[in-house]
Amino acid sequence: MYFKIKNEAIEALNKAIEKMGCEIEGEIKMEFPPNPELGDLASTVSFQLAKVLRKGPQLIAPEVVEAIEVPEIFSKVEATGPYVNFFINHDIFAKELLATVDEDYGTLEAVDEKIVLEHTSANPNGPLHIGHIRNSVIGDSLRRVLIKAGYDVNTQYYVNDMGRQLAMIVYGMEDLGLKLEDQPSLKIDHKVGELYFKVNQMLKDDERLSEGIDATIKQYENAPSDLDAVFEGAVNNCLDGVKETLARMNVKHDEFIWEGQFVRSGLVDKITDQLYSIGYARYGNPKSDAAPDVLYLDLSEFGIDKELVLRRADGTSLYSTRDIAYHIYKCTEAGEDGKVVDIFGSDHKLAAKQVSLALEILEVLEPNDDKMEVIFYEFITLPEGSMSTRRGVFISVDELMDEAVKRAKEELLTRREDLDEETIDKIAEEIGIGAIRFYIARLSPEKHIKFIWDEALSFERGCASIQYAHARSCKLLKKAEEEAGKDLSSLVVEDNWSPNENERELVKLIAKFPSLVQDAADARRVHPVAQYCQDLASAFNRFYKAEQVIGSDVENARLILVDKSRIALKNALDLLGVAAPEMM
RNA sequence: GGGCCCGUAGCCUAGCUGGACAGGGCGUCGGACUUCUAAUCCGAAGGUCCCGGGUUCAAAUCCCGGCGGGUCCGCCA
Repeated sequence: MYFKIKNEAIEALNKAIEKMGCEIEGEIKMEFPPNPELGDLASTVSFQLAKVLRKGPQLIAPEVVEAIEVPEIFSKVEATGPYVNFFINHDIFAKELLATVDEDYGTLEAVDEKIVLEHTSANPNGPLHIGHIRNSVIGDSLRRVLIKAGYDVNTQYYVNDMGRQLAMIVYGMEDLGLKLEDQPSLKIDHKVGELYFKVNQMLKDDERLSEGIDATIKQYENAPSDLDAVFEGAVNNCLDGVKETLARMNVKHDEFIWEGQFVRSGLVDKITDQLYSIGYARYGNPKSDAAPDVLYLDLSEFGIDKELVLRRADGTSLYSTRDIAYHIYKCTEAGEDGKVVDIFGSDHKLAAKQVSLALEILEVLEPNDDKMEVIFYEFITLPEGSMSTRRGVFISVDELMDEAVKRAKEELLTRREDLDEETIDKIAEEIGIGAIRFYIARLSPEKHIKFIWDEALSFERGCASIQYAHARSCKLLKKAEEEAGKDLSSLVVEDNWSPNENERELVKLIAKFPSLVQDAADARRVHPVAQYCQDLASAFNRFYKAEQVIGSDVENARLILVDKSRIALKNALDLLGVAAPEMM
């Protein structure tokens, strides 16, 4: 609906410009005026025309208004300074808009473009901690936004089964006598993390152990061997725990791709050979001639002076080598018109650049290709410093969720003495998890986050107030059905309904939702969705407080408005992976 | 040392492809519960948009130079 009126405004502007005998370059853009007194849509064509007509935009705006034929959906068009402001005819607009909102509201037309989205991909050497979860929240929210915007999205978790970390865990179990079942935690991924921590401690005391780890890596890479099952078991153990955590956070992946497969399939050998024969990869040792030869990639002609080592002296591959192979795999999966989108911590910036350059050299990507997109986010750190699985310093996502749900339950118990334990627990879970997802999703990814418990788990005015607005709408609708005997599906807006200020604002926000989906998907940014949720909830609460619904003389119109608000709220929260409870 | 990111009221933050008085939220202060749930609403105070130059009719936004914080520059991932 918003797209429709926007297009009508643009069309009217184009005709007016033509009538004035002018032409402008590019498309006309519409924006939202800062307050309702200035209308509902604004155009900045005057600025564009100013160059052509060579006079001030504030002189041009009235001329445009003079020439324009006002479409029916608008009540008037006015010039304010250099702006051309469109005022919506709310009587017509509100009715038309509400008629377009169904349960699926906001879903855009399917686009013929596949997106392979990789996110989280934490090493299976311990539980997910609150640093990892930023990746998951951004990635999963983006997945939801892209699907809503009509893309065919395939979401992948890249499993680092071949890394040194994993080899350390396997070595610890096979050669150092450590056992998972001896670890104190209850959850399996936590046990893996504890074992990993111990191996690190032992390694610190006796550096000679690293030879054994090297041998373990080599043996696994030269599979098959007896060790394969141990590796797989260790990875799966950890992954089971991680998957449990992700499921509780409402994070979904379509596939788990093990990096080992790219070594086994020969793809890693193939690309290192190619890079060597093309000439960018060479044998030698960039550090010192005396050191043993490695295979390294020289990217100096692309302005990167740091060599990228592709193979260790013992011939084994590195994370980067396998990651190049994985990206080729993803590019193939995405197909010709598809995109590969990665969510990485900003510490991966150089690595990502190196991968994309390697892909250019291999002619998988064109120079400056936009097929591969990387979304970087800055770290979440603790007040005392950064987290580390290796040092055993981190707050796990499991702890965070438990604490969030516990706090939500305490709050709920003071409000709802009437509900049974099971219902309370269910709602507390939805509020607690929602608080975490919202806390992370609302910030733009390039902002550092210093983790403070009370900030992360604030229920006042945070996500809970949005969920509360949704619960209110449900309660009200239920009451209308049960006590007033209303059938929501067959309501018709009263002829005499002319939306007041509160109703207009609510209608306008509901109308914006599809364009929000479009913008968020285009920009690959999810935090505007969080702001939208808050704005919508706020508009709903204001309306709810000020206007009587049941029993008013425009009861049907208001019930419909409540119902459509409910849908918009629910669908917007869903983009963030936040549940919309029907009672709180 | 070099690259990249961030710096907006006491606190968190949006805006950053230049344009209408810099939007929200927390906290503070003052109001509103016999009404469809007050996890709500109404109102108020609070800003050198880090600093200094420059470009422009117009700069939080672009350019240059500083300052402060983060991060990368591993035969780790």
